Amino acid sequence: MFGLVDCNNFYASCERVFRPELEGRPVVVLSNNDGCVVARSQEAKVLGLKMGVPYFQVKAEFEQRGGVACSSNYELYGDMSRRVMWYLQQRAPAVEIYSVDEAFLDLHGMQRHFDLAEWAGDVRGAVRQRTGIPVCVGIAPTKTLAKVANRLAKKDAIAGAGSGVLVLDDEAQRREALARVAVEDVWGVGHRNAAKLYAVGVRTAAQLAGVGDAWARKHLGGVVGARLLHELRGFSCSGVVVEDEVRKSVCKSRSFGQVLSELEQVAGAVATHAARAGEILRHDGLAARLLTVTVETSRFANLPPPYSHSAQLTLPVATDDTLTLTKWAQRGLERIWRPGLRYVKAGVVLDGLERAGTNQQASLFGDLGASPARAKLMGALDALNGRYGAGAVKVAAAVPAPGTREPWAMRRDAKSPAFTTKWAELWRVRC
DNA sequence: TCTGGGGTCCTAGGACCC
DNA sequence: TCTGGGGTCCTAGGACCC
Repeated sequence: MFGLVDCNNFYASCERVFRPELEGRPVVVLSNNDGCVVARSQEAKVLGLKMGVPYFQVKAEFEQRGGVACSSNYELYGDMSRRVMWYLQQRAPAVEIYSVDEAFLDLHGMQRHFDLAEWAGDVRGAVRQRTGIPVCVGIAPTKTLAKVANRLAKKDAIAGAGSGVLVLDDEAQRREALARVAVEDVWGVGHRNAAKLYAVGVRTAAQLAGVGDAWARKHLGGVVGARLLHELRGFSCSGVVVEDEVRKSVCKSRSFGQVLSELEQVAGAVATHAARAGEILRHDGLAARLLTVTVETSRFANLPPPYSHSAQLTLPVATDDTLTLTKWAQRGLERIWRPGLRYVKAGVVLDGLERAGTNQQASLFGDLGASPARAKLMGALDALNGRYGAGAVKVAAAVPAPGTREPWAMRRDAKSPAFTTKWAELWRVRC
């Protein structure tokens, strides 16, 4: 059996742990630039706020009704997530940390020794007590069904009908559960495939489980669709993946705080991303062989039509050197740059990762940044930025014109303190 | 005026190689 | 007259996840 533990309204719950005055009030957490609503407390959901809605569209009414908006504070959420995951690892034989607020548990064989519902209820209570974060637990014979069980456990708990735990361990329960879930809410069915399914009359997870394999292969993404159907029928196609430290790519991208049209300004953002991505490579002991630069104009403007392009470059030698990465990133940017457009976002993706220092052939084309001196320079760069704060030392391309603020910097007007990770921002308790 | 960010996996055509 | 097949790499993009 597989368990899925999912934190309720995770970001909003994290804010509440350290700001108890938010208890009982509608709370939302906003994406970068205070753009969209990305998390909602139950009270905010009741008010009708939708996930992903641009905040400016709902701000006035929400605040008038007593709502509180928080800018996202990923440092806090990351630390709270580690606490929850650490505890789960103490309780289950194997844990796959699937996302910041979700984990799959490998529970194979445990039903011989425990009543799984009782065990899960105990874990749920302990997570709440130790971290302040409420969770729900779904348990079933496949990961996809565990997601279904979790969704229903949450739904029932909100309706005041369940314990926040649901175990699906026989055929009748499986059928009943699938009939209660809309097809677009199944893990692996996005809005594209949901539309296709509705067009042929498939509206529930139960109906989806009955679709023919050939049809699924043809219309639901080949093997991906076939696996999805198997899992819904109770045949597991994927296990719990514990060691997931081999990352396959690094992606750094951000919307700008304002529209940018000058090449040097966008180049500054790209250089910043390349540098940050390089830091992550060095931290993980990796080097990248492929570098992709992306730029976008607004998807929401009709005229001119949205422009979104990427350029992928194959580097002559895998590298983790910020100066080299920055140089190639600028080259990529020049390839996709169209003058006169209003850009809102840029990013850098590094792929083709390998362990740094392995397989690094000498190049015929001179300096490629792989010298010991450069490695030492990068070490000094990381040490300075670690000690004096991110961005204390930068490549020149990432430095804005004298006397100006970074034109690409984002807005974050309502961020809570880093309660658990910065001495200066610790929670204060008055005695 | 103001619409997120970081990932994974898969597909498919063309170039190129033997 | 008859003109292959298998493989990798590159590039771009689609779909999905939280």
